[in-house]
Amino acid sequence: MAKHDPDLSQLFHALADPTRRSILTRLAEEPARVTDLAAPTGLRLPTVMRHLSVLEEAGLISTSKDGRIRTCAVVPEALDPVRTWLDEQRVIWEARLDRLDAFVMNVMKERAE
Amino acid sequence: MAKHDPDLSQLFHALADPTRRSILTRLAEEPARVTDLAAPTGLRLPTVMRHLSVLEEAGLISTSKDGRIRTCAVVPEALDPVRTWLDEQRVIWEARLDRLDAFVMNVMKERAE
DNA sequence: GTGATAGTTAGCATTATGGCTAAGCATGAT
DNA sequence: ATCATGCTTAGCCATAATGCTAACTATCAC
Repeated sequence: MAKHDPDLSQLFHALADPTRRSILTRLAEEPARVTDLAAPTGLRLPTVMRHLSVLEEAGLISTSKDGRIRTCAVVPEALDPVRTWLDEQRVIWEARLDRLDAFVMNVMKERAE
Repeated sequence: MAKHDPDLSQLFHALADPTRRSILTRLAEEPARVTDLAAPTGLRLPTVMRHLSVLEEAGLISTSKDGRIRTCAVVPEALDPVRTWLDEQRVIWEARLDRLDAFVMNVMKERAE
């Protein structure tokens, strides 16, 4: 009931931080270097590095180093498990709504009798 | 780029815990009492209570007390901001893909000349 | 009223998170 | 060779998160 989607926890956790979400949004526009990502956050480099590694470990971004410059880019399909989970939730919920509907209809029918 | 959606952080954080997700999934089937929610988790009541208040503060569930029994139920529209954020990300990403596409097409056209 | 049941509150221990500084290590430019 | 740049590592601090136990309150059933 918990163990079989460890990455979902990791994903949600990575997304739970506004700084990380803003980095993601920025990277969705175009790949960027670590320093450029750090600038708008007002945070120090090591702090941003940590955010980046959280994002990378969650699979949300990929990075590569060329010379002394590390370039980061989003991994768009990384959000798929999140979407899938949300959709599953919706399906279950709607099934429940349907049952509720049926229940209400039943009650109304009984009342009418 | 961070302050104006505090609930998004709260939502993602609430969803980042497997126990809380399993509670949500269970509640999506049908409303339940605190004790019934606690049972399958193997956790103590106070611990589960804390998870429930995290979920409630994030707006993901609502609870009400009747006599000594507290009943919890999901709030389905609570996930909407999450969906919206995901969709926005996808839009930005796709715009970027389109630009990349245009770029590639351009290069190919130039080569052909 | 006694006792079981359902939840709540208080407080504690452990670990994780998010920020920092200081110092280190490559690489690129001169 | 020297220096600036860009990233990295190590280590510290404060706070928040997750679990627990123990004790307490409020209801319901007899």
